[in-house]
Amino acid sequence: MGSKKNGSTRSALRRQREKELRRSTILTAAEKLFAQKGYRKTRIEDIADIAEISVGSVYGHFKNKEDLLIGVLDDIGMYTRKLARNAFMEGDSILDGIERAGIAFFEELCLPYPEKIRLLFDESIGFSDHLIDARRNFMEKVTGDVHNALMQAKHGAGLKYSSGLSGEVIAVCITSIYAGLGNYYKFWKKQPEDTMAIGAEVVRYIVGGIKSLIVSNEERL
Amino acid sequence: MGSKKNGSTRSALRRQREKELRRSTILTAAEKLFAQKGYRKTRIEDIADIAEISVGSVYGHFKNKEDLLIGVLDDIGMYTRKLARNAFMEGDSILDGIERAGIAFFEELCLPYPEKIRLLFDESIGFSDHLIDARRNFMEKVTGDVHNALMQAKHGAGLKYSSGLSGEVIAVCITSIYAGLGNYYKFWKKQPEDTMAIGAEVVRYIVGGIKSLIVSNEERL
Amino acid sequence: MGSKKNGSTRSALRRQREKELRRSTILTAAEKLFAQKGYRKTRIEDIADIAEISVGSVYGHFKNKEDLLIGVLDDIGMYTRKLARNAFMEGDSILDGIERAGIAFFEELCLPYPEKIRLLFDESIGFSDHLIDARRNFMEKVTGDVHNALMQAKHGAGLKYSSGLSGEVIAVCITSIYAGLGNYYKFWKKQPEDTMAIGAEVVRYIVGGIKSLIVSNEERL
Amino acid sequence: MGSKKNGSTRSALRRQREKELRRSTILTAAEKLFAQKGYRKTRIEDIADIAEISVGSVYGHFKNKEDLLIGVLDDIGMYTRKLARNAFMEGDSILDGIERAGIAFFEELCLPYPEKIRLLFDESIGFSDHLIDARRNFMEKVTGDVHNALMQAKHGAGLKYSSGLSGEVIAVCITSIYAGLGNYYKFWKKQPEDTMAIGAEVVRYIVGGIKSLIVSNEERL
DNA sequence: GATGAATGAGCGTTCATTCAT
DNA sequence: TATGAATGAACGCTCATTCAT
Repeated sequence: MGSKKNGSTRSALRRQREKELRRSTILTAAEKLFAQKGYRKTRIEDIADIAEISVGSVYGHFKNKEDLLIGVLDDIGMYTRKLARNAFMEGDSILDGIERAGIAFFEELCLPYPEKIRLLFDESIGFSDHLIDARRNFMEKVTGDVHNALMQAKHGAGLKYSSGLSGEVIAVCITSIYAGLGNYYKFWKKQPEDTMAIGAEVVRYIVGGIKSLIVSNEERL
Repeated sequence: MGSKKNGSTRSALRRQREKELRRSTILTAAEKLFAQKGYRKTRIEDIADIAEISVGSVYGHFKNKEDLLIGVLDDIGMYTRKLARNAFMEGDSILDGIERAGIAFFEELCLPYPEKIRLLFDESIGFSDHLIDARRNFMEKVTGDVHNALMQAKHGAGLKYSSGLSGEVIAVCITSIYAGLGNYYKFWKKQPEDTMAIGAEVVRYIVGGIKSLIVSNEERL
Repeated sequence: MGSKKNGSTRSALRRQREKELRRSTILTAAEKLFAQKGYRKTRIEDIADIAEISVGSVYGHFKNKEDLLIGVLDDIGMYTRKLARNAFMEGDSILDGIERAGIAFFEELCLPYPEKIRLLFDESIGFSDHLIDARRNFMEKVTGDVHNALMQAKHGAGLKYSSGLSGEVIAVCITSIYAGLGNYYKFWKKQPEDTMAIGAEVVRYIVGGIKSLIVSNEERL
Repeated sequence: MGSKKNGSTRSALRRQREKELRRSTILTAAEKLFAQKGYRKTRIEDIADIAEISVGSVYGHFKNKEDLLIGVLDDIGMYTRKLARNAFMEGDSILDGIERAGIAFFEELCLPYPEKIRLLFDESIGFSDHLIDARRNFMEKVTGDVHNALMQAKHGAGLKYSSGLSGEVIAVCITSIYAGLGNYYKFWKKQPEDTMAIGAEVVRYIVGGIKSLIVSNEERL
């Protein structure tokens, strides 16, 4: 336990921290460019430039370009789920929670960073199994999130799917709608007040769809 | 009206016909490959091979690769709208028509050619204004289709949007859901009976969402 | 058999001829550079420069860099065997023919183009099976050449190997010695008269070795 | 002669020993990989991994990659010469000694470590003067070894070259043949008994060649 | 001296587009 | 108009070497 050992432990920790930081800097740069120009048009050199490191360094942290995309997708997916979960927890009822989650998703992701959403869906076509796995993984987790949200006996209101497939269908519909929103948002170029109204309408649509596929145990949601 | 002129008119017509045929052959080949391997991974040479013409010939019919994609999108869009329109016309009521349109869309496009749908949405990111226009054009027409379907006083049932944005929102939600279905369908790998059940659930979701955004003039849809 | 058909046949022939010519130009450039700088240090761009074509064109004629090396090796191998065969045919006896072949090989290949020899042996290590096959193919043919030369009952002098392996051993020894000569020639930097003397000594060595492994049917070679 | 000085001398010695050991560990790792994958395909990182040190440390012991190759060649050369010398010493006559040396070389080097031989010849093309010097140095020493072996009046049997160049020619032929054997051995894939027979044939070939270039003072070798 | 992350020049290969025939 | 060989810019990835710790 001499100062030497402490020192090396400390420097190892610092190294570790710096490595994590570097990795996250690269991911941020990649996310920005992938969203801006699309995966295929983004060059590793550009990512390195923005991250203010060398091309070789990128490859010290990520196996290859696709690995970078997977990292970006994982990050976005994690952030997205956390956002929705937090909003959901604040709801008074299940459907109120879902509404809040939808609104949060729309206002805190689709509006400020529409491209992030697109990345989760558009850019992962035609790639390796790893990438498909990353995407499937995200979808399964979201499906699980939605399922848990609907099924938990929160505030005494239990729900039931109208069929065994409804959970998946609802999850896919919700994510697809938001993906679509992310895609089209740039075409709308609406005034801010319209944007908010669109968000509200979309959430109503989503909740309306959900209601069609679930039945309340107590006939009251 | 000498034989000469007649002859040249005829041959001009024949040439015209052949040119159209050639163009359509190229488009079919491009559509197949774009759907199969994605736009960026498809090489002009491959398209030429399948169309059984030369690379140079492709450029005789289309300005560049992107122009080919626009042509493909236009074709798919036209086919899609026709499919939905025909199904819709057979419905007894507006919502019944929408349901039929959705089912037709799912069963006649998403199931047999899931990749075509993807093309309409996934592959058009990060391109020129022309391509964005093609896509916007498709979306606007679909929006119009949905609007017309809902608004027409067919069988005496007039509907009203709950807001001025509902038409667009509904159109975006529907197309997005089907795009999402196209994307994820391959991950499901379900049994055929499940597939059909999924289609039915999705349509219920869609119709449920629509109901949330419209009000009947006569309180009966 | 109109002029048109003749024309297209002719132009097809010309195209064919030009293509062959182009291929051979590329091979010549590649051979020069591979010999000069070694396979790995030679860049496709340099080959294209010397051949006065574009980089892409190289890939129109050869699948990849290794394919180019295989082509070069095949050419050199073919030339080498022809050279030795012709010299051998002029000999009065088998061993005289072998001596002539050795001298021709040394004077017409090792001296003017020592690097060509090296290419056959040195640069093919650590590559794909295709390349190894090309090399094995060359060795087997040379083994066959030597075998045929020794075994043919030319001028009534039949020979017999002292063992079933002698044919291969002799072929490997001869090719190895010449490969070694090619390798070391640049270190010698001898006067021309020495060079010739070295060639003669080497041939004596080779023939002496062969004599040790064969027995004459008539005790006279 | 205080304990301090002794101590520092001892520790200096220990450090010296450790340094040599480290250097030799690196060389062993490099030799293994160079032989296995070829010089150019071997990465410094791989060598460091096998030697269980860091990349930077390799550069503490060797100026650069080529310097490593030179070190490896020197080691192999030294080992090879020692091997041949020891075997030669056990012979009853000069040519018997040469035969023994050849057999030892074949059985103790070519068979167990064919790649080492290749390194001496194949991988040193297209490099700096230092490398060429290392190789020339090896060749000159082997030439000297052969010369000494043939010329020494061992057991009363003096020999004479048939020309002033014979010594070099013989040395080059012998080393070339063994280099060739190393190269081709993997293509033969013979049974062990064939392998031994090949070794014996090759030695006969070598000795036969030598006999052609030397004359006995007493007409008896 | 030892470490190992960072560097960046370098290269093989692809493919949309052009153009001589 | 059709052809298909030629073009060359573009980019992903490697790895010998350096250097701050």
